[in-house]
Amino acid sequence: MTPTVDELDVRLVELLAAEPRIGVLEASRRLKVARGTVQARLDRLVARGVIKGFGPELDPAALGYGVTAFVTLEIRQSGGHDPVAAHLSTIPEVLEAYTITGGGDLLCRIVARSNADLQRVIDEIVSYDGIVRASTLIALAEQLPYRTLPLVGKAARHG
Amino acid sequence: MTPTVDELDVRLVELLAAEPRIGVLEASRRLKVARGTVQARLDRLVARGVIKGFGPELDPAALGYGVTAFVTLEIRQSGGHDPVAAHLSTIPEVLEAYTITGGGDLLCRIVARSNADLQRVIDEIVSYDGIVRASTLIALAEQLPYRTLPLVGKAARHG
DNA sequence: CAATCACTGATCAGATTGCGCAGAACGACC
DNA sequence: GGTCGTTCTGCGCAATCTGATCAGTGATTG
Repeated sequence: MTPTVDELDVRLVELLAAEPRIGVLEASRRLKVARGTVQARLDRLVARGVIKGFGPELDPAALGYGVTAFVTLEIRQSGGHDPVAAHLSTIPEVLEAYTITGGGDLLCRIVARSNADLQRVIDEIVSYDGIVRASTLIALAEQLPYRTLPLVGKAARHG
Repeated sequence: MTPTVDELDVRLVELLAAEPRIGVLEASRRLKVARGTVQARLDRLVARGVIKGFGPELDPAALGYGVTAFVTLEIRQSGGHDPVAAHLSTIPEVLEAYTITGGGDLLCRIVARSNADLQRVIDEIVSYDGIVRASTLIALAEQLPYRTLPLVGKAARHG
Protein backbone atom coordinates (compact mmCIF):
# COMPACT_ATOMS: atom_id res chain seq x y z
CA MET A 1 0.00 0.00 0.00
CA THR A 2 1.21 3.42 -0.96
CA PRO A 3 2.00 5.56 2.04
CA THR A 4 -0.83 7.91 2.77
CA VAL A 5 1.53 10.80 3.15
CA ASP A 6 5.10 11.46 2.18
CA GLU A 7 7.81 13.60 3.64
CA LEU A 8 6.74 16.76 1.87
CA ASP A 9 3.19 16.31 3.08
CA VAL A 10 4.48 16.08 6.60
CA ARG A 11 6.49 19.24 6.28
CA LEU A 12 3.50 20.99 4.80
CA VAL A 13 1.16 19.88 7.54
CA GLU A 14 3.64 20.79 10.21
CA LEU A 15 4.13 24.18 8.69
CA LEU A 16 0.42 24.82 8.50
CA ALA A 17 -0.01 23.66 12.06
CA ALA A 18 2.70 26.00 13.24
CA GLU A 19 1.51 29.02 11.27
CA PRO A 20 -1.98 28.41 10.01
CA ARG A 21 -2.50 31.88 8.65
CA ILE A 22 0.19 31.78 6.01
CA GLY A 23 -1.13 31.28 2.53
CA VAL A 24 -0.26 28.81 -0.13
CA LEU A 25 2.28 31.14 -1.65
CA GLU A 26 4.15 31.73 1.56
CA ALA A 27 4.08 28.04 2.33
CA SER A 28 5.61 27.25 -1.04
CA ARG A 29 8.42 29.68 -0.29
CA ARG A 30 9.13 28.14 3.07
CA LEU A 31 9.13 24.66 1.68
CA LYS A 32 11.16 25.63 -1.36
CA VAL A 33 8.72 24.14 -3.79
CA ALA A 34 6.50 25.57 -6.48
CA ARG A 35 3.23 27.07 -5.47
CA GLY A 36 1.28 24.64 -7.62
CA THR A 37 2.86 21.77 -5.76
CA VAL A 38 1.70 23.04 -2.42
CA GLN A 39 -1.75 23.64 -3.83
CA ALA A 40 -1.90 20.15 -5.29
CA ARG A 41 -0.65 18.55 -2.08
CA LEU A 42 -3.14 20.41 0.00
CA ASP A 43 -6.00 19.49 -2.28
CA ARG A 44 -4.91 15.89 -2.19
CA LEU A 45 -4.67 15.80 1.58
CA VAL A 46 -8.12 17.26 1.90
CA ALA A 47 -9.52 14.95 -0.76
CA ARG A 48 -8.07 11.92 1.00
CA GLY A 49 -9.58 13.06 4.24
CA VAL A 50 -6.27 13.33 6.00
CA ILE A 51 -7.10 16.95 6.59
CA LYS A 52 -10.67 17.18 7.76
CA GLY A 53 -10.86 20.93 7.82
CA PHE A 54 -9.40 24.22 8.88
CA GLY A 55 -12.10 25.30 11.23
CA PRO A 56 -11.37 27.49 14.21
CA GLU A 57 -10.36 25.50 17.28
CA LEU A 58 -12.43 26.66 20.20
CA ASP A 59 -11.33 26.50 23.79
CA PRO A 60 -14.19 25.57 26.12
CA ALA A 61 -12.22 26.88 29.08
CA ALA A 62 -12.04 30.35 27.52
CA LEU A 63 -15.81 30.22 27.13
CA GLY A 64 -16.22 29.63 30.82
CA TYR A 65 -16.39 25.86 30.72
CA GLY A 66 -13.37 25.10 32.82
CA VAL A 67 -14.43 21.71 34.12
CA THR A 68 -13.92 18.63 31.98
CA ALA A 69 -15.20 15.21 32.83
CA PHE A 70 -15.48 11.79 31.30
CA VAL A 71 -18.74 10.02 31.84
CA THR A 72 -19.37 6.36 31.29
CA LEU A 73 -22.99 5.59 30.53
CA GLU A 74 -24.70 2.30 30.99
CA ILE A 75 -27.41 1.85 28.43
CA ARG A 76 -30.59 -0.13 28.69
CA GLN A 77 -30.21 -3.00 26.26
CA SER A 78 -33.37 -2.44 24.30
CA GLY A 79 -33.45 0.59 22.07
CA GLY A 80 -29.81 0.62 21.02
CA HIS A 81 -27.35 3.45 21.01
CA ASP A 82 -28.68 5.74 18.36
CA PRO A 83 -31.51 7.27 20.36
CA VAL A 84 -29.12 7.86 23.21
CA ALA A 85 -26.61 9.50 20.90
CA ALA A 86 -29.39 11.69 19.58
CA HIS A 87 -30.24 12.72 23.09
CA LEU A 88 -26.62 13.49 23.91
CA SER A 89 -26.27 15.59 20.79
CA THR A 90 -28.91 17.95 22.10
CA ILE A 91 -26.76 18.80 25.10
CA PRO A 92 -24.11 21.36 24.15
CA GLU A 93 -21.87 20.35 27.02
CA VAL A 94 -21.43 16.88 25.61
CA LEU A 95 -18.44 17.32 23.35
CA GLU A 96 -18.05 13.80 22.06
CA ALA A 97 -19.23 10.27 22.66
CA TYR A 98 -17.99 6.81 21.80
CA THR A 99 -19.39 3.37 22.23
CA ILE A 100 -16.82 1.27 23.97
CA THR A 101 -16.11 -2.34 24.72
CA GLY A 102 -17.66 -3.75 27.85
CA GLY A 103 -21.39 -4.21 27.69
CA GLY A 104 -22.60 -1.72 25.12
CA ASP A 105 -21.69 1.33 27.11
CA LEU A 106 -20.89 4.84 26.09
CA LEU A 107 -18.00 7.03 27.04
CA CYS A 108 -18.46 10.72 26.61
CA ARG A 109 -16.51 13.84 27.28
CA ILE A 110 -18.40 16.67 28.83
CA VAL A 111 -17.60 20.13 30.10
CA ALA A 112 -19.23 22.38 32.65
CA ARG A 113 -18.83 25.80 34.21
CA SER A 114 -18.17 24.44 37.68
CA ASN A 115 -18.56 21.30 39.70
CA ALA A 116 -22.06 22.37 40.59
CA ASP A 117 -22.79 22.94 36.94
CA LEU A 118 -21.34 19.54 36.20
CA GLN A 119 -24.05 18.03 38.34
CA ARG A 120 -26.65 19.82 36.25
CA VAL A 121 -25.15 18.50 33.02
CA ILE A 122 -24.99 14.96 34.32
CA ASP A 123 -28.58 15.19 35.48
CA GLU A 124 -29.55 16.32 32.04
CA ILE A 125 -27.73 13.38 30.53
CA VAL A 126 -29.25 10.76 32.78
CA SER A 127 -32.69 12.27 32.43
CA TYR A 128 -33.00 10.24 29.31
CA ASP A 129 -34.95 7.08 29.66
CA GLY A 130 -32.53 4.66 28.04
CA ILE A 131 -29.69 5.51 30.35
CA VAL A 132 -29.44 3.27 33.36
CA ARG A 133 -26.40 4.58 35.12
CA ALA A 134 -23.64 7.14 34.77
CA SER A 135 -20.24 7.12 36.40
CA THR A 136 -18.15 10.23 36.21
CA LEU A 137 -14.44 10.88 36.18
CA ILE A 138 -13.42 14.47 36.58
CA ALA A 139 -10.36 15.62 34.69
CA LEU A 140 -8.02 17.35 37.08
CA ALA A 141 -5.36 18.48 34.67
CA GLU A 142 -4.56 18.23 31.01
CA GLN A 143 -1.27 16.41 30.99
CA LEU A 144 -1.06 16.12 27.25
CA PRO A 145 -3.18 18.44 25.12
CA TYR A 146 -4.82 16.92 22.09
CA ARG A 147 -2.38 16.50 19.26
CA THR A 148 -2.09 14.62 16.02
CA LEU A 149 1.06 16.05 14.53
CA PRO A 150 3.45 13.37 15.78
CA LEU A 151 1.18 10.82 14.16
CA VAL A 152 1.66 12.33 10.72
CA GLY A 153 5.39 12.08 11.03
CA LYS A 154 5.13 8.49 12.12
CA ALA A 155 2.70 7.64 9.35
CA ALA A 156 5.14 9.03 6.80
CA ARG A 157 8.13 7.19 8.23
CA HIS A 158 6.20 3.98 8.48
CA GLY A 159 5.23 4.20 4.80
CA MET B 1 -18.83 39.39 34.24
CA THR B 2 -19.09 40.47 30.65
CA PRO B 3 -20.14 37.65 28.42
CA THR B 4 -17.15 36.16 26.72
CA VAL B 5 -18.85 36.19 23.37
CA ASP B 6 -21.86 37.95 21.95
CA GLU B 7 -24.31 37.07 19.28
CA LEU B 8 -22.19 38.38 16.42
CA ASP B 9 -19.21 36.40 17.64
CA VAL B 10 -21.32 33.29 17.55
CA ARG B 11 -22.46 33.90 14.02
CA LEU B 12 -18.90 34.57 12.99
CA VAL B 13 -17.55 31.43 14.59
CA GLU B 14 -20.33 29.34 13.14
CA LEU B 15 -19.71 30.78 9.72
CA LEU B 16 -16.00 30.09 9.93
CA ALA B 17 -16.67 26.59 11.15
CA ALA B 18 -19.02 25.93 8.27
CA GLU B 19 -16.78 27.42 5.59
CA PRO B 20 -13.30 27.89 6.95
CA ARG B 21 -11.74 28.93 3.70
CA ILE B 22 -13.70 32.09 3.21
CA GLY B 23 -11.77 35.22 3.99
CA VAL B 24 -12.52 38.15 6.21
CA LEU B 25 -14.08 40.10 3.39
CA GLU B 26 -16.44 37.35 2.38
CA ALA B 27 -17.36 36.77 6.00
CA SER B 28 -18.22 40.43 6.44
CA ARG B 29 -20.51 40.23 3.43
CA ARG B 30 -22.29 37.18 4.77
CA LEU B 31 -22.73 38.70 8.20
CA LYS B 32 -23.77 42.08 6.81
CA VAL B 33 -21.22 43.98 8.82
CA ALA B 34 -18.17 46.02 7.93
CA ARG B 35 -14.98 44.24 7.15
CA GLY B 36 -13.15 45.98 9.96
CA THR B 37 -15.67 44.65 12.42
CA VAL B 38 -15.08 41.08 11.41
CA GLN B 39 -11.37 41.65 11.60
CA ALA B 40 -11.62 43.19 15.05
CA ARG B 41 -13.91 40.44 16.32
CA LEU B 42 -11.62 37.75 15.05
CA ASP B 43 -8.58 39.37 16.61
CA ARG B 44 -10.40 39.69 19.87
CA LEU B 45 -11.54 36.10 19.90
CA VAL B 46 -8.03 34.92 19.24
CA ALA B 47 -6.59 37.29 21.83
CA ARG B 48 -9.04 36.05 24.44
CA GLY B 49 -8.10 32.51 23.68
CA VAL B 50 -11.60 31.54 22.64
CA ILE B 51 -10.14 30.61 19.28
CA LYS B 52 -6.99 28.66 19.86
CA GLY B 53 -6.00 28.39 16.26
CA PHE B 54 -6.88 27.54 12.71
CA GLY B 55 -4.60 24.62 12.23
CA PRO B 56 -5.50 21.76 9.93
CA GLU B 57 -7.58 19.10 11.62
CA LEU B 58 -6.03 15.74 10.97
CA ASP B 59 -7.92 12.50 10.83
CA PRO B 60 -5.95 9.63 12.37
CA ALA B 61 -8.19 7.13 10.61
CA ALA B 62 -7.20 8.53 7.22
CA LEU B 63 -3.59 8.09 8.20
CA GLY B 64 -4.16 4.43 8.83
CA TYR B 65 -4.85 4.65 12.54
CA GLY B 66 -8.36 3.32 12.55
CA VAL B 67 -8.42 1.96 16.08
CA THR B 68 -9.11 4.29 18.98
CA ALA B 69 -8.88 3.31 22.61
CA PHE B 70 -9.03 4.90 26.01
CA VAL B 71 -6.46 3.71 28.47
CA THR B 72 -6.55 4.26 32.20
CA LEU B 73 -3.13 4.22 33.77
CA GLU B 74 -2.36 3.53 37.37
CA ILE B 75 0.70 5.45 38.44
CA ARG B 76 3.20 4.54 41.08
CA GLN B 77 2.76 7.11 43.82
CA SER B 78 6.33 8.32 44.02
CA GLY B 79 7.57 10.36 41.10
CA GLY B 80 4.37 12.16 40.30
CA HIS B 81 2.67 12.61 36.97
CA ASP B 82 5.05 14.80 35.07
CA PRO B 83 7.64 12.17 34.20
CA VAL B 84 4.86 9.90 33.04
CA ALA B 85 3.38 12.64 30.89
CA ALA B 86 6.81 13.22 29.41
CA HIS B 87 7.03 9.57 28.56
CA LEU B 88 3.60 9.54 26.99
CA SER B 89 4.44 12.57 24.90
CA THR B 90 7.19 10.61 23.20
CA ILE B 91 4.66 8.13 21.84
CA PRO B 92 2.94 9.53 18.75
CA GLU B 93 -0.06 7.26 19.19
CA VAL B 94 -0.94 8.90 22.48
CA LEU B 95 -3.18 11.75 21.38
CA GLU B 96 -4.04 13.23 24.73
CA ALA B 97 -3.84 12.54 28.43
CA TYR B 98 -5.60 13.80 31.53
CA THR B 99 -5.14 13.21 35.19
CA ILE B 100 -8.44 12.17 36.64
CA THR B 101 -10.10 11.73 39.96
CA GLY B 102 -9.66 8.39 41.62
CA GLY B 103 -6.21 7.70 42.93
CA GLY B 104 -3.89 9.85 40.85
CA ASP B 105 -4.55 8.02 37.64
CA LEU B 106 -4.28 9.05 34.06
CA LEU B 107 -6.75 8.68 31.26
CA CYS B 108 -5.37 8.85 27.78
CA ARG B 109 -6.68 8.49 24.29
CA ILE B 110 -4.58 6.43 21.95
CA VAL B 111 -4.86 5.24 18.39
CA ALA B 112 -3.38 2.30 16.56
CA ARG B 113 -3.36 0.72 13.13
CA SER B 114 -5.06 -2.45 14.27
CA ASN B 115 -5.86 -4.37 17.37
CA ALA B 116 -2.51 -6.08 17.14
CA ASP B 117 -0.86 -2.71 16.79
CA LEU B 118 -2.83 -1.53 19.78
CA GLN B 119 -1.09 -4.14 21.85
CA ARG B 120 2.26 -2.76 20.73
CA VAL B 121 1.26 0.77 21.69
CA ILE B 122 0.02 -0.31 25.09
CA ASP B 123 3.21 -2.24 25.66
CA GLU B 124 5.16 0.86 24.82
CA ILE B 125 3.11 2.85 27.28
CA VAL B 126 3.46 0.42 30.17
CA SER B 127 7.13 -0.09 29.45
CA TYR B 128 7.69 2.99 31.54
CA ASP B 129 8.76 2.35 35.06
CA GLY B 130 6.28 4.57 36.87
CA ILE B 131 3.23 2.91 35.36
CA VAL B 132 1.82 0.12 37.45
CA ARG B 133 -1.19 -0.98 35.46
CA ALA B 134 -3.14 -0.11 32.34
CA SER B 135 -6.73 -0.95 31.57
CA THR B 136 -7.98 -0.43 28.07
CA LEU B 137 -11.34 0.41 26.61
CA ILE B 138 -11.58 0.09 22.86
CA ALA B 139 -13.78 2.58 21.07
CA LEU B 140 -16.15 0.70 18.83
CA ALA B 141 -17.88 3.61 17.16
CA GLU B 142 -17.85 7.35 17.24
CA GLN B 143 -21.38 8.20 18.26
CA LEU B 144 -20.79 11.90 18.55
CA PRO B 145 -17.78 13.40 16.78
CA TYR B 146 -15.88 16.03 18.70
CA ARG B 147 -17.65 19.36 18.56
CA THR B 148 -17.59 22.65 20.36
CA LEU B 149 -19.92 24.76 18.28
CA PRO B 150 -23.06 24.21 20.35
CA LEU B 151 -21.12 25.39 23.34
CA VAL B 152 -20.43 28.77 21.80
CA GLY B 153 -24.09 29.35 21.21
CA LYS B 154 -24.87 28.38 24.75
CA ALA B 155 -22.12 30.57 26.15
CA ALA B 156 -23.52 33.54 24.28
CA ARG B 157 -27.10 32.93 25.39
CA HIS B 158 -26.01 32.37 28.94
CA GLY B 159 -24.15 35.68 28.94
C1' DC C 1 10.23 3.39 -26.30
C1' DA C 2 6.09 5.85 -25.23
C1' DA C 3 2.85 7.17 -21.83
C1' DT C 4 1.89 8.86 -17.38
C1' DC C 5 2.59 11.52 -13.47
C1' DA C 6 4.47 15.09 -10.46
C1' DC C 7 7.07 19.26 -10.13
C1' DT C 8 8.77 23.65 -11.91
C1' DG C 9 8.56 28.40 -13.19
C1' DA C 10 5.94 31.66 -15.44
C1' DT C 11 1.93 34.44 -16.76
C1' DC C 12 -2.73 36.65 -16.19
C1' DA C 13 -6.84 38.98 -14.37
C1' DG C 14 -9.36 39.43 -10.37
C1' DA C 15 -9.96 39.31 -5.49
C1' DT C 16 -8.26 39.95 -0.84
C1' DT C 17 -5.43 41.78 2.75
C1' DG C 18 -3.44 45.13 5.99
C1' DC C 19 -3.79 49.67 7.18
C1' DG C 20 -5.49 54.04 8.22
C1' DC C 21 -9.10 57.58 8.62
C1' DA C 22 -13.34 60.41 9.47
C1' DG C 23 -17.86 60.15 10.94
C1' DA C 24 -21.80 58.14 13.41
C1' DA C 25 -23.93 55.40 17.09
C1' DC C 26 -23.96 53.86 21.75
C1' DG C 27 -23.51 53.59 26.66
C1' DA C 28 -21.22 55.29 30.86
C1' DC C 29 -20.19 59.07 33.63
C1' DC C 30 -20.15 63.80 35.69
C1' DG D 1 -27.33 68.04 29.00
C1' DG D 2 -22.48 67.54 27.81
C1' DT D 3 -18.33 64.70 27.35
C1' DC D 4 -15.60 60.73 26.83
C1' DG D 5 -14.28 56.06 25.26
C1' DT D 6 -15.46 52.29 22.53
C1' DT D 7 -17.31 50.14 18.61
C1' DC D 8 -18.99 50.01 14.07
C1' DT D 9 -19.25 51.90 9.44
C1' DG D 10 -17.79 52.96 4.79
C1' DC D 11 -14.09 54.30 2.13
C1' DG D 12 -9.59 54.16 -0.19
C1' DC D 13 -4.91 52.61 -1.37
C1' DA D 14 -0.87 49.88 -2.29
C1' DA D 15 0.74 45.39 -1.92
C1' DT D 16 -0.15 40.78 -1.99
C1' DC D 17 -2.38 36.51 -2.87
C1' DT D 18 -5.44 33.39 -5.43
C1' DG D 19 -7.15 30.33 -9.07
C1' DA D 20 -6.30 28.93 -13.43
C1' DT D 21 -3.47 27.72 -17.14
C1' DC D 22 0.63 26.37 -19.95
C1' DA D 23 4.95 24.46 -21.67
C1' DG D 24 9.10 22.12 -20.27
C1' DT D 25 11.51 18.55 -17.51
C1' DG D 26 12.60 14.53 -14.95
C1' DA D 27 11.19 10.02 -13.00
C1' DT D 28 8.50 5.89 -13.24
C1' DT D 29 5.96 2.33 -15.51
C1' DG D 30 4.34 -1.01 -18.79
